[in-house]
Amino acid sequence: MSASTKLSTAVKALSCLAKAPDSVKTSAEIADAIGVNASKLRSLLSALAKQGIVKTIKGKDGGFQLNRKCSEIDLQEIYCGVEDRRAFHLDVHTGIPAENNGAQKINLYFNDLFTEIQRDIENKMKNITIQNIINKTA
Amino acid sequence: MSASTKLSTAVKALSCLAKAPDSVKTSAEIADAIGVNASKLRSLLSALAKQGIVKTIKGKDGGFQLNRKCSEIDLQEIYCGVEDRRAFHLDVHTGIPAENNGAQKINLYFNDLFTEIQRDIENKMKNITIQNIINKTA
DNA sequence: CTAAATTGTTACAGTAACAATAACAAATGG
DNA sequence: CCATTTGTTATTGTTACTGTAACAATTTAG
Repeated sequence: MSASTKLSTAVKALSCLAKAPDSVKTSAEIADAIGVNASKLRSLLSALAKQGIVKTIKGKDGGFQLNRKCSEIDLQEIYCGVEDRRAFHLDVHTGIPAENNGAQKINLYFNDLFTEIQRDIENKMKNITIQNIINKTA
Repeated sequence: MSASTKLSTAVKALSCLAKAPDSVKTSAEIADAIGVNASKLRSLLSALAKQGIVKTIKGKDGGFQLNRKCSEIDLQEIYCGVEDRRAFHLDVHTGIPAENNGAQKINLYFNDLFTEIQRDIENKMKNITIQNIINKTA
C-alpha cells in the first residue's frame, strides 16, 4: 500500500466507524463496507489503535470503535500512525562520493528542500479533521 | 529512479554543464563526474533536451550543452521534463465501487487535496533556478 | 472449562516495479 | 567508410508490493 493509499483507506475506515460511534464493528464488516482486504485493514487499524485514535476489543463480539471525536482526529496524526516514514517522504541519490563534493552539496540542498516541503504538507494536514472530511463528503 | 532522485540527478548534471557553458560534455564525462550510469543519464538528458533545457549534439565530438542561462531554468520545468507524471504524484485506492458512494466521495476528496498539494509544491519549485542552487551550494 | 469469535502478526506465493547494465540502431562529422 | 556519440530498447537480477491465508493470543458466552 502506498502512503497516500493508506491515508485514504484509513479515513474511509474511520468515517465508517463514525456512522455509529458507540457501536463496535469487526474488521470484516468495515472491510466489506469500504472494499478492502480485512487482513490489511486490521494491520492499518491496529496502527491507529497504538496512536489512540481507535479502540480495539479482542475476542468474541470484539472489533473496532472510535476512541475520540471526529473533530479531534486530524490527517497528520493518521498519516504518522499508519506510515513509519514521514509524510510523503522524498529522497535523493546518495551515490558514490569520490572527491565529488559538488554532488554531495546538492544532495544536502535537496534534503533540506524536501524536508521543508514535508513540513508544509504536514501543516496542511494538521488542519484537516475527520469531521471536516465527513462534512465535505456527506 | 524515483521522481525526486531524477530531479536531484538532473540538477547535478545541469550544474556540471554550467561549469563550462560553452563546451560540450559527453554523457560519459558527466556521468563520471556526478556518479551515475551513463545510459540512465542519457535518457534523463534527452528528456531535458525535448524541453529545450539542454542542447544535444550527436555523432563524433558530440555531447550535451546548456541551452539557456542557469538563471532561466527552474526546478518545476526540470521536474516536468524528467517525469511523465506530475510533481510528487499521489494516489488513492480506487477499489470496487459497489453501491458504496461514501468511499468514492472520499477518493474524490483526496484527489482534490493531493492536487492542491502538488500545486503548492510546483509553485515552490517554480521559484528555484539552477543558478539559485549553484549559488547556495558553491 | 470449552468453544467460538476476533484481533494482531507472520508467512507466502505471485506479480509488478526497479536498478544497473548492456546492446544496438540512428545520426554525425571527418 | 569509419569512429563516435546519442537515443532507445532489451536483459537480468533484485527488491518491493499485493492479496491472501494461516495461526497464535485473547476474550466472551454459555
